[in-house]
Amino acid sequence: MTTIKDVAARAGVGIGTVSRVINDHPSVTADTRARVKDAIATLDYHPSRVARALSRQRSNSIAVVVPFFTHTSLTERVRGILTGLADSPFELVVFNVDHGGRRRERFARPTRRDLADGLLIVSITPSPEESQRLHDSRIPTVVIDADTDGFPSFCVDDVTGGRMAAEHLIGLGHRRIGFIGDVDPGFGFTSTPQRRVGLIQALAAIGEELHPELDRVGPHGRAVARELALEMLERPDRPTAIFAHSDTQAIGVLEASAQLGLDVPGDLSVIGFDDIEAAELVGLTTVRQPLFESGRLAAVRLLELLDNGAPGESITTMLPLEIVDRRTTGPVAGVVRQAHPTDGPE
Amino acid sequence: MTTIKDVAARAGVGIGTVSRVINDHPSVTADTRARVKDAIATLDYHPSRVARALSRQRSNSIAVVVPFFTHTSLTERVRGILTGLADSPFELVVFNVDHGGRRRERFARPTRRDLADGLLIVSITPSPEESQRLHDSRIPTVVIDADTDGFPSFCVDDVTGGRMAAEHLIGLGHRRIGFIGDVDPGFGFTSTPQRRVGLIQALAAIGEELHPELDRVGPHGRAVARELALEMLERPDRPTAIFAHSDTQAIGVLEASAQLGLDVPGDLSVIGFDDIEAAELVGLTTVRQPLFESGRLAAVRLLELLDNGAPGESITTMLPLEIVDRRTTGPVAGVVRQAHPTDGPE
DNA sequence: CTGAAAGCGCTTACAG
DNA sequence: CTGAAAGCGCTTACAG
Repeated sequence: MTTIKDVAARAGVGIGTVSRVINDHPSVTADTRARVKDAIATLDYHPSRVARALSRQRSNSIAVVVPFFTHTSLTERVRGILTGLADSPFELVVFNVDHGGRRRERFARPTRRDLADGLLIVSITPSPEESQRLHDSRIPTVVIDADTDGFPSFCVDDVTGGRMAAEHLIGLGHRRIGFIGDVDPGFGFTSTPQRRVGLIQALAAIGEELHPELDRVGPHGRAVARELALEMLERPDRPTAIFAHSDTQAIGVLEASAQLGLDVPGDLSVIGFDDIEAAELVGLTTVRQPLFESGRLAAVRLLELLDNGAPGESITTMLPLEIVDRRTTGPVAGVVRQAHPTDGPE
Repeated sequence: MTTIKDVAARAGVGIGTVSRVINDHPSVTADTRARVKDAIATLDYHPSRVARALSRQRSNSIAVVVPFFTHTSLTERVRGILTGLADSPFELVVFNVDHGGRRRERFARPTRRDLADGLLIVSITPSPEESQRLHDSRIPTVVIDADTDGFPSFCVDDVTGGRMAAEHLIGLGHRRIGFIGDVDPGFGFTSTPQRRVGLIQALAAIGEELHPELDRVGPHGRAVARELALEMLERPDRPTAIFAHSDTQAIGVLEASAQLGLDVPGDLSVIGFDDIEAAELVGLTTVRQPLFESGRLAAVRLLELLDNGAPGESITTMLPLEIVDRRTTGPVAGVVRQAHPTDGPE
């Protein structure tokens, strides 16, 4: 392992000088600089990152805290983060928090200033104590997809998203709409309740409501969603449309429909959320949110904070939502689609 | 930032003693140990990882080098890695190598002993020089999904995989089989050529061959595969079956068929490779390889190497391949499926 | 059992 | 411009 000493010896200078040329410090003669660079090249020297980190009190790495296993959509966000960091000198270390039970130590490790210079938190809402700890640590932090006071964040308005999905369905004449959501595994996920609120608002606007028997939640996943949908669709008074909390769950609903011999969108309309790749593959109508962009923007923002050394204003950036109308939603059976959906019936 | 000094002062001991209780060194009185632990608790002290790393010459982190953007399947592998590392003290830092052009510096950074104690290389075949450099660095390394002499690795036999796909098709009576593969973006991917060899072997066994006009490659991705398939399927002498190098590409083929109004599997059989989640969603027949397991096993193996301090025997572990027979393959048109496919025709 | 000291490999005032 | 030295926060022989 060649160190700065070896280089200094070979170039016939002090280690301070070597350090200066490594760090492009201006006050070095062109001549000595050349000699040192030569030594570096022939010895194939690379400075130790940890020694540098200890000395500078900065590690040049940023940590991402992510419940990596829960949703496919998280991967897209991480991809975005990696892209945002691509041209920076920062490494990305990933802290996988795979279940709510690890709560206690969740922010203990990455919060250490020396492990990471900055923190990216994905989809997890810190508890008040955790939030306090994060603030106390003074480590620049950016939050993605979670509602957290006190940190810059990149989110989506889930209430609006829920309303958009509902209005799309209502515009097609649907009145009896089912909802299939997530159960929070302990991360403080808030999207399910919020999207439900949006749905209820939209329903209320036309004098309808979300019937309890059509409002079901379960652990996130395709299989569970399928079971939930099966129960809902086997009822004599089954819904004419289902809004699923995620594309993954919507696909479970599609499977349930197929199993029951229901035609989509003839007998049942289905709308999801996210627009993951699979949504396009199966032609799923969905509410698109910028997954990749959320990661990229957050990374870029964090880089700025790290640059200024600023604590980061607590600004929540709302990312745009968009209906992607594909093949799983259509007019309710027996109803002619309104020319102007907003006119509403009666 | 509270350091070991603060703790020592508060407990009224030397920093050496604090270090000993942190590291569970036996030679500390129960009494002093208690005092120190107390101080640690009240000060909420956490040792600096970088100081420890510098002192111990070990960082407790492992690096994964991965072309993160190319294939969906990579994500599954990273998930497996994270799982394999879950109960270890190691952090995972990801080195994203998104294009072949970054070749030069690809292994320069992670190869630094001080940045990572061990290395996981996913799907990239190092050049001879890179391989040499890796060896010289003496950093324990495990390779996933790449053919690299000199390192333990977890792979799949792509020739066999190609043959399995082909034999599945041949068993259904197909003779005129097309192939759609990847073009290596500079990472040294070898799976396309190898799977093609398997296909050719199986074809040869029945006196057939892979016709050049049915042998197409392009950059990995659904859209490209669709174009390639379109050209192939618009020929008057179109194939009755297509073997795609990956599920993603197979799905592109499916799209091309739909576009042309071809019934699958009535007019065309399609088989993919990998068994990513989307494969199940669209009912794609495919050759399944253990993506998640490859990552998990490699991580566990690396942990063992790190434990022994051993350089790691250069053993290649071949993971099992399996045909997952779903809905996109069927008997060739006009041919009755054989009761015993292996009997073969004539 | 425990403290003082050296050392890990850098960076950065401080002199000169 | 450049060298010697202190310091970053730990670990670990070495004495005692």
